[in-house]
Amino acid sequence: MPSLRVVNQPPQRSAALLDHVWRRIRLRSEGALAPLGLRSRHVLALTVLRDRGPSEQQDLARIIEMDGTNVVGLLNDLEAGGLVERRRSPTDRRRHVVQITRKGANMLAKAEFALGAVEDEVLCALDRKQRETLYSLLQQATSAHPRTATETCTEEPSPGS
Amino acid sequence: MPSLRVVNQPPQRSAALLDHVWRRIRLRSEGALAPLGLRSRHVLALTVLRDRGPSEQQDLARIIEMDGTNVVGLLNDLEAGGLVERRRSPTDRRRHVVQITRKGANMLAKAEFALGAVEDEVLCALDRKQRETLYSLLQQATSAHPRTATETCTEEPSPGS
DNA sequence: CAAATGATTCGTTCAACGTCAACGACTTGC
DNA sequence: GCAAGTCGTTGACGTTGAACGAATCATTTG
Repeated sequence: MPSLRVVNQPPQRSAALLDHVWRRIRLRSEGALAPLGLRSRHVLALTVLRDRGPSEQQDLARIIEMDGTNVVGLLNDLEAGGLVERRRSPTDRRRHVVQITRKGANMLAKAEFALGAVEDEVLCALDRKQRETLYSLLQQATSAHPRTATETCTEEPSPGS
Repeated sequence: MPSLRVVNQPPQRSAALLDHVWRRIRLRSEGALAPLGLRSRHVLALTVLRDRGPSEQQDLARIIEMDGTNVVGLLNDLEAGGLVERRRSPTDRRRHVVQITRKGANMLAKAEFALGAVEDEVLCALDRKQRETLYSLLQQATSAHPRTATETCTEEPSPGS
């Protein structure tokens, strides 16, 4: 029963390891980002806005899975610094379309540079190629956002063929 | 100058993506672990104790980079549930050696099983092989712990030879 | 014996986050 | 055009996690 040979490996999950790495990064990144006047969630929001392009505010809230009211404050911070722009949607003037500004993109680049030292410290056991692999895996995982908040992932990740 | 050809890619860092994935996992994992009476940090501690074997309490605190006083409460929870054992170190009776119990290992397995559904939801864009790659990368990153809290990583990740 | 160390407990402080309630701007359905 | 619903915004409130300091006890070390 417990031995399905090769197929059945111990179900070790990445969640705990991810939590572990995240803790180590977070402790350091707060300090690294402080000189820029940013927090981790600011960088997260800027990253999403850079990678996805202009997004409606509630889409952004759904993607980063943050409460709408908190997104307001988050965007207030970013907009006060001129890092993002809020415009009204042309199709529905109730909505806001959020867009990263050139200044925001520059700031994000600075933040990523600052985070480089953090990653060098935390991910020191990984060589350059492994870090690129990690980045692309995370990129792929985060880029597949459910269209609705409750939608389960129906895409078959190509194991069939 | 700004173009070093192939070598110089935009310095996109994994930190923000890691933050992103972590948020999505955390929101769901708390709910998934609640029936077991566990929190994320409990699973983290159990994972470290399983992978490293019996560890001194301050080593554990250093590894998960958590304040010593908070580790006390964390271990109190785990010990109250019979998931870990605190014994006095034979060489220095001030120290505690923490060890995961059989019950703790079983509980950790249950927790990992419960987290499987969470990962299926969050990491749905990754196929099985990619998830294994992610796991091994995180494993490798977290297994290389600095011996002291301030020690920088001096190991060359095998690019040299 | 005196000093230092590890674990523990307690209390304080702070940031992040969720929730609820209310409001103005706007859209939609009737 | 009016009523109802939606989106963004603001504010207040409570919860949680976690860092920090101080005090205590047991133990080791000088």
